[in-house]
Amino acid sequence: MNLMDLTVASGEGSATQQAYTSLRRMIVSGALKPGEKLKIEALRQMLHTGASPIREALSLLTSDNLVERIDQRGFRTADVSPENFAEILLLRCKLEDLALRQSIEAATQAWEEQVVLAHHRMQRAKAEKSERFEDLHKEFHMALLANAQSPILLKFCSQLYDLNIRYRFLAGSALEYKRRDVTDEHAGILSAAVAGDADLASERLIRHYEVTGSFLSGLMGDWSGAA
Amino acid sequence: MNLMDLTVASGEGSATQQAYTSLRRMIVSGALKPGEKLKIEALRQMLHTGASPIREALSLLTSDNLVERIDQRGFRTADVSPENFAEILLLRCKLEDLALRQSIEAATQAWEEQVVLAHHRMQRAKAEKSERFEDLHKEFHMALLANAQSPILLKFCSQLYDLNIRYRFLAGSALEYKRRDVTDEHAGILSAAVAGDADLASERLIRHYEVTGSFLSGLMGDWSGAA
DNA sequence: ATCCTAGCAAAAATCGATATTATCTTAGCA
DNA sequence: TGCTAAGATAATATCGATTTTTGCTAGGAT
Repeated sequence: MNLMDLTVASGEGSATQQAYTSLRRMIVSGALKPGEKLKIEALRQMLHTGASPIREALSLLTSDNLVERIDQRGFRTADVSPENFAEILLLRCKLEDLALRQSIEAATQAWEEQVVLAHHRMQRAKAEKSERFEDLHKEFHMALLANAQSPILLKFCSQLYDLNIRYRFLAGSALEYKRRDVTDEHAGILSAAVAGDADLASERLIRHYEVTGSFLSGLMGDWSGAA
Repeated sequence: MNLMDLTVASGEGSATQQAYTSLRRMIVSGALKPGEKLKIEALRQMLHTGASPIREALSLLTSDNLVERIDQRGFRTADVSPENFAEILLLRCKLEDLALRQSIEAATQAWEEQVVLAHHRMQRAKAEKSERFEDLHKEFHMALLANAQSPILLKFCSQLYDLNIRYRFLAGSALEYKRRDVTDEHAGILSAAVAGDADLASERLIRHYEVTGSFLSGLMGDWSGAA
């Protein structure tokens, strides 16, 4: 994934929306490094747009905890730290546990089908390029929670997912090979969820996160690039 | 609390910051009704500032779930509904339970003192005007959680607190008398927290929310003004 | 009568320029 | 040599005007 790809917006939506999407991608993927100062003028030229859309997009990203805003002193990307990573991991476990249980509790046939579909799409895309797979991977995980009837909770989970995946990117793509391992884990979560076994599904989901988390922690080792 | 008070900013900080604070107050307090369209021009004149600060403040408020942004179609205040209220209540119980336990787990003398102090200030302000008390009430509740070593979780709780208090305002100030009742509940939570009894503190906190919640639900009755 | 569409008015979004604020540099001084 | 203050520089924040986009309305065709 090179930087040019990131700056090219999908071509639809307002300038603000495009800037938002591009900047988000750049931050999550690590193209913009943690703690990096985000100068309006530089971004303006990079994304070929005016200052207003940039500024507004950055304001929106603040809500996602991906950008920090210091009044009168501009914007910078969110910092990373072992503590922050641990916090995200813990919160994901707690919040997704809750969301998944509610989702399963309210299970419907339509929801089950959505989950199965999302899983299938993700599986099929394993061979495709990373970016595409990552999107579908998120969709699968969110599909599991989608039935929780709790928009705010879902928003929190979505945010935490993105914060977490940012660490994945920062740790480098050394985790490519990991995919084979998680295939089974995903399948296990799916089957337990569809079977309506909330305890089992949640247990597998949490273990999935914990294993991936400690794997990542190990990868990041000395936190050389971080704050 | 009249509308003029709300439009007068504290005089410090950037125009964006002032607009943010003012608009936030207006939305939480109900001066701007749920689902109301937020026209830039109107707000610009009301707050005596330019369009850019307004626009940016609204973008910031989007992150707090107090404002909804529809691309190319402007902003509107977040809608309210019984479902939304129930969701907020449930999430508060779950997230604050987690935060409170972590906070107590990591208890220090400094934290205990902060909590006691916050409680005292809130108590002393019972006679003062509503706005002041509300601020201190929030500070007390946040002080309980402040030691959780989890900034993101605290941010979530803070957001949920504001979303909840908005319903309090919308339900009308008919709940003034209620304060006397909650005094005991607050004291109970405080003592359990300071004593380091996480189970008891959490139980009391959750009950506090549930009781207040069902009380509010009753008050709102037919949801006449809502969506 | 209903559906479609062109034109108009209102609002949002964006731009370019200016004012404001922070940051960096350097000269003066103890 | 180290420190303070003034000036220069760079970046942010804000404004006012312009460009798009939307939502509404009236007129015409089916």
